[in-house]
Amino acid sequence: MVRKSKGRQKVEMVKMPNESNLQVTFSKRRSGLFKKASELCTLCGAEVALVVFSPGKKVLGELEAEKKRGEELIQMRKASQAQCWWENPIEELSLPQLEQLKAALEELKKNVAKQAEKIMIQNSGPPQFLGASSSSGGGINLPFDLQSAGFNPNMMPPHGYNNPGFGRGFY
Amino acid sequence: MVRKSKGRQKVEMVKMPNESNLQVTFSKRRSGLFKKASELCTLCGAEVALVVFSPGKKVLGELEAEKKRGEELIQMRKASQAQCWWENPIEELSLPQLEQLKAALEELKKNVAKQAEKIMIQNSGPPQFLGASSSSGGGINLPFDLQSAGFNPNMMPPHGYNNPGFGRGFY
DNA sequence: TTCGCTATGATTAGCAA
DNA sequence: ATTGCTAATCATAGCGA
Repeated sequence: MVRKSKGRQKVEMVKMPNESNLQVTFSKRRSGLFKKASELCTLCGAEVALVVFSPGKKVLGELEAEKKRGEELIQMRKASQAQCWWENPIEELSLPQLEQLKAALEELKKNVAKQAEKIMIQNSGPPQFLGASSSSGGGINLPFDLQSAGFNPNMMPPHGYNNPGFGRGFY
Repeated sequence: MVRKSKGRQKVEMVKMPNESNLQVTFSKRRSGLFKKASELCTLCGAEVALVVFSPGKKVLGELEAEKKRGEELIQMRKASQAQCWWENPIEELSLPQLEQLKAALEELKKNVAKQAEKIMIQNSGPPQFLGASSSSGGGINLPFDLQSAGFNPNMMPPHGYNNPGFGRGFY
């Protein structure tokens, strides 16, 4: 009778050189690992969280999505920075940028002057009751301003809080 | 020669009844699990995250802190809710609460009237240039209002983004 | 890729210290 | 709580399909 297999052989604890062997071993050992984790849960009532990512170059869906998202955000940040070039120090602006900025400032000056003129005209007209419309517009949920009525609500500032929530079991 | 041990015996996959056995088994199997996870990393280049919580009633430091924090927040929410009783439906308020609310509303009415009077007095006085102070106060970083100057900055809304960052290795 | 097989290496239950 | 021992069970490398 011919020996079909030499049976399990010892393996050196280094990264496996053979790629296809590595894939098979990964698959088998991963399931073994999850089984062990599950058993630890059941036998001992421990709480275990386990995440395993495939070794291949082809990252898992979720991770890939995360990375993509990260790159998107970097792009967005760059774009928004490019659109806000005028926030940079004056010395770093190019000549066309400086010219554009100068034109914008002149336009702004005109607008400010116009607005001032408008307000002066309003003030010289017949007096109106502005208090009601301007002050009652502040609250949304409350029809009245409790602070000004002597209350001290002392509201809690919003406080971020995340519960990671490791459930019993393994993932 | 006397047998010192019956050797390894099969165990049922249910929670171990004997507490001290359970502790020993937990300790041994946990180290085994970590070893397996480590080996999966080394052999296959996989990325593994592993967290194990002790089964005992005495929770680990971090978890305990989290729970404490959670309870604190609940307390705080309760307290703030108690301080905002006037936000509850009218039918749910007690008599003293209703009386306090009535007094507060009367006080508020007086304040509103006073404020209206004040504004009317201002408007009837000598005209002042209010445009500069009111319109230039809008920006903090920008000394001028680019929107009104014809620019379209199109700023990105702030967008929360968390990178969990699973590192290579096991924990 | 995943499956079953089998011989063998690795893990661990039960004790004792 | 952790360590060492022993014998038995369990996990899996290597192979073939």
